[in-house]
Amino acid sequence: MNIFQAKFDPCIWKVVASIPLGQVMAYGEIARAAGYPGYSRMVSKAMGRCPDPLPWFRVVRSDRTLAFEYGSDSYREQSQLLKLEGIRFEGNKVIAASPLDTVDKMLWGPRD
DNA sequence: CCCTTGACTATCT
DNA sequence: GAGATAGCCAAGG
Repeated sequence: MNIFQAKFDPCIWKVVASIPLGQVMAYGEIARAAGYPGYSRMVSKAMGRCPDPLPWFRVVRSDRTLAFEYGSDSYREQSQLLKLEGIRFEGNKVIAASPLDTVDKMLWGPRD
């Protein structure tokens, strides 16, 4: 087994599992929260290998778009799961607060 | 050892 | 705001 991912992967999965329902986190944010700033691409690898019932669908890009190709099976699956969490979409971008964001951002919405 | 590849990001046009 | 570019870092050929 690779030494790196033996330590890295569980650390990343732990952070992903801690993402509150209805919220999302970017790869870079997760890497930073796990103590590996700059390892966004390694996070993506760790995600592709997660066998656990992890809320992987709460992981999006830093610009809030989904990492999968638009229209692909994985894309539709993820967007579906996110909608079940009450998360709305703005075109291809999700509208959800990051756990690191302030409450102010959560209060923002199309509804007045 | 060199080059390519990724569920990525920040920056510039 | 969309596309191109350059960093990023480990893994694999």
